[in-house]
Amino acid sequence: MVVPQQEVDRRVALYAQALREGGLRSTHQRMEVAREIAMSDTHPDVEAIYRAVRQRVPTISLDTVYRTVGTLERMGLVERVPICSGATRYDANLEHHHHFVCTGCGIIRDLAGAAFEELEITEAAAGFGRVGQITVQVRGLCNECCGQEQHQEEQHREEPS
Amino acid sequence: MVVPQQEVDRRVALYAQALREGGLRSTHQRMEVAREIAMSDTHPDVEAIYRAVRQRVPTISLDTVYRTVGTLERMGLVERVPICSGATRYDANLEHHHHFVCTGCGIIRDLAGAAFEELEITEAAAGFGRVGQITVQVRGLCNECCGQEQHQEEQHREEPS
DNA sequence: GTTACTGCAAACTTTTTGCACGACA
DNA sequence: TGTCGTGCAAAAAGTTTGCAGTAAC
Repeated sequence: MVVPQQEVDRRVALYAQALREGGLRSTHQRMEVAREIAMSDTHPDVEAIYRAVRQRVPTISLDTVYRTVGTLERMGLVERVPICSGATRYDANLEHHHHFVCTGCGIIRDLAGAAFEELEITEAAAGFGRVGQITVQVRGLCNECCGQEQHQEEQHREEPS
Repeated sequence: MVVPQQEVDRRVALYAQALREGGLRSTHQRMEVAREIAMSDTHPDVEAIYRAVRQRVPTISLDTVYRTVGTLERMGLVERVPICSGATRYDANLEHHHHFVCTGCGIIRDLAGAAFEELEITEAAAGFGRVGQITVQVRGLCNECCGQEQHQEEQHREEPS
């Protein structure tokens, strides 16, 4: 939740405009779901968006959230995060960037990505087809999980099995 | 299915050995599932593995395939492919490599990946935690889908709506 | 006033789990 | 022969869809 308020407002205004231009209605529910994704930098899944939005719109249903993220995705206003499995997670950051994925807790952080062109890879890919976007996924253990791991090791030394 | 027979045999032998060393039994079903993943370079999902193995072991059940790929994954013998959504897909190629993902048909091809070190990204990631593997995902339209797109455009010119 | 959108419920897909029988070591 | 693995079935998790009432334009 550290996306600057100004950026959140900019994104929400963009969503409203895009919906209007697409001949769709900018309903209360749609705008709250859109705002929730725009506010978050933790790449929430549909369930997390649902829980958060329900604080403000208690009557919203899970399928409306599904339909709304589907609509936003189809309009190119949010993107899916390419991860291994589990629930689909969404990203409102449309600037070209990369991801740090924690293999422990699954948290995904954005890596502000400069344009990336590893020629060797791009050339190899060109053999398979027309190259679009190139994203880098860095897998590793986040600082929190590293801390927990050390903690457990210390406990292990104190009471060995 | 263009993995060289020699490489397939090497992988299957490795799986059998790893199972034995892990105190697990190398059953008929497990070996056939393992062989199927080893043979394929199209990153099959569980359903595809099931269909293929059933040709040879008609009595195998889908949940055995799930359990087997789970076992192989836990032992580090196969890996999940990091994609956006849909069914989980598996990869027997443990060499460090990258992926070309077609946004049209979803086919995933391996990019024989030289060691990749984009310092800028690695440094940014180091702030989030301990960096493990770095993979690049190239999204684009594969040659087949490019061809179909052109074909459709030509038809459009012939009979415009 | 239309028409699209929402909420409910039910279906569908993918994956996991409990249990009894069968097969591996 | 003992124990692990398999097949069956049912359940769980994630997602989609049909329908009738509701709200946006």
